[in-house]
Parts: sequence; C-alpha cells; structure tokens
Amino acid sequence: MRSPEQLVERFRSEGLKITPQRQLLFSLLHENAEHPTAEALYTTASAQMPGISLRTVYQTLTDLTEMGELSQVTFDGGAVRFDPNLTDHHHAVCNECGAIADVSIDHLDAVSISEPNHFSPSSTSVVFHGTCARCATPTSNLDKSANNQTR
Amino acid sequence: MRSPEQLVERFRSEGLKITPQRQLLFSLLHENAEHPTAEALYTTASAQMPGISLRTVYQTLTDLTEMGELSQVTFDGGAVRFDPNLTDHHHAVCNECGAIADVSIDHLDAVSISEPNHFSPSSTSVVFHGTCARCATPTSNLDKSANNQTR
DNA sequence: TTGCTTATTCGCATGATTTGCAGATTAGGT
DNA sequence: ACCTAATCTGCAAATCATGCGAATAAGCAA
Repeated sequence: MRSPEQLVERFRSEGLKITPQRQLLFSLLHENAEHPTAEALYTTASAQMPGISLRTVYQTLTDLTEMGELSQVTFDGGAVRFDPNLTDHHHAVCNECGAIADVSIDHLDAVSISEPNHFSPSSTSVVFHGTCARCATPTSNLDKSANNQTR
Repeated sequence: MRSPEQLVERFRSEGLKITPQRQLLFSLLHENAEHPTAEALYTTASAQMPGISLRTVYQTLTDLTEMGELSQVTFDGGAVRFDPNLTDHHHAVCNECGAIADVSIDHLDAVSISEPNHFSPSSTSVVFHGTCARCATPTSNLDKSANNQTR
C-alpha cells in the first residue's frame, strides 16, 4: 500500500473524498505487518476515533482492495485479513500464537506441478505453518495467545 | 480417507455406530476429488436420502476430520472444503470455473525462507491459481461456472 | 462564507456459514 | 423384545460480511 499522503493524492485525483475516517485507516494500515482483520482494525480505529462504524472500516478496506492498494488473505478458514505489503511475498503462520509473518522465498521457480495435468498457473502462493521465533524462545512464551486467530 | 468398509470397521472398533447417514457420507466422500463444501455434500446426500439433516453432514465431516480421515481446506475466504486425499499434495484452483485439482509438486524441498527470521516450518502448503485444462480448451468453455466457488 | 451536489458514513437488516443445544430416534448389545 | 447410549434433527444463535436508505459532510462554486 502507498503512503497515506500518496493515497490522499490518489483519492483526490479520482474524485473521491478525504474523510477523517479514511485518513485514520490509511495511517493504521500503512506499513502494518500484522495482517489485521476488519474487526481488529475497527477496534484500533475506535480507540482513536470513537464512533467510527465497523461498516465504514469494511467499506474502506474493500475500496482499497479494489484499487489494488491492499490484498486480502485468509488462513485456515478464519476471517479475511488485510495485507498492505504489495511486494512479492508469502506467509508463515505460527501454530502457537497465530502470528502471521511475511516471508520471501528462494527457489520458488524450481517448484513445478509434477503431473501432466495441463494446469497453467498464473500465480503461486506458499504458506508455512510452524513455530515463530518468539514462541520458540523458552523465556518469552508468556503470551502465546496474543495474536491468536479465531479459527 | 479410507474406504467405506474400513471406516465402518474403525467406527465399530471405537464404539461408534454405523448409521445409514454415515454410510452414505462415507461413500460420497470416498475417492471424491471435488473438494466439496458441506452444503454441496448435503445437496448430493439429500438426493439419495431425503430428510438427511445438514447438521448431520456437518457433524460427520467434523468427526471424520478429528479422526484424521479428512482434511479441511479453504481458498480465498470461501466456505470450508473437505478433502479425503490424505497423501502429500497441494492444490490448483482454476480462476475460470473454480475447480480445485490435487497436484503433486516436484522440488518443494528446494523452497526456503530467505530471511533469517528463525521461523521453523512444520508444513508447507502451495496453492496455484490459474487456468485448468478444461477452461483452457476453447471448444469446451461452455460451462465455466459449473464448479464456481461462492467467493 | 454560504450553499449545492454528491460521495460517504452509519446503523440496521439480511445473508452465508457454522456451531450449540435439547428432544426424538435408533443402533447394537443383552 | 428391551435398554441405553450414541446419533440425528430442527432450531436458535454466533460469526463474518454485505445491501440499503437516511443522515451527514467533503469539496467546489459563487
């Protein structure tokens, strides 16, 4: 996702309005690597702007997604999560705390479908499940449920 | 997933009962490569057993999943799909018709996380998005929506 | 600044998927 | 045939997400 300033420019140039709600969400999403759900963003946004509507959060997220500024990801059937990282990357999901980390992958081009099923892939996504560094460290296992997903 | 006969044995040996509903679902799932949703199975099952409850379908699918006879997969935030294929495999999702094919992958071991983030992966799943053979064939583009997913 | 136009926000209803619950039913053994 | 526990079923309810219409406010023009 672009910077809040650039998004303001883009919205203006497309005849869209710059509302306080949108500006807040721009800033909450900018360089946000937490893959938040709509609900999570709503909670955070509400702290800074009491009265903001969950509906508006959903609307803005949908708009940004349609503009190509966000991508949506889901893991294991949970709620949709929003990802402002538009670079080529994949995800690592911690089985302990549910945290989702962006990861870059080497040698992905080596991967190929082995059967001759004539499927023409246009994109490939990889998800690792495992244990994140924080949960693997015995001394800091205190709050494993911090980022736990609903499902 | 094992054969219906083997499942009957397993259920018996665990003190679980063999009901007509379960037997029907065993047969509908056996070697089913369509990755059906609970609803889809319910529709198919209802044709053969009018009156079967959607609740029972969910219950049986959950039971089989907990027994390790099925795995659950979701793509793009859609409904949960059930996969009786317990072999090591990945998935190819057709952008046109939504069909989901099981695929084997070569050289997956070559893939690695490039950053030193200390994530310890215990499993890796790969999803290809693209065009399936059927949709790529101009002469048989008639019914692309046949398997379309809800989302 | 005022006023106008239209995008946006908001709250509520609704839809889709899934699970909890409790009473009715039935499989499987005695 | 009978008992008992497992199962099935229907309905309520939880969760996540979207449609809709009325109220509001951004951005522009005068």
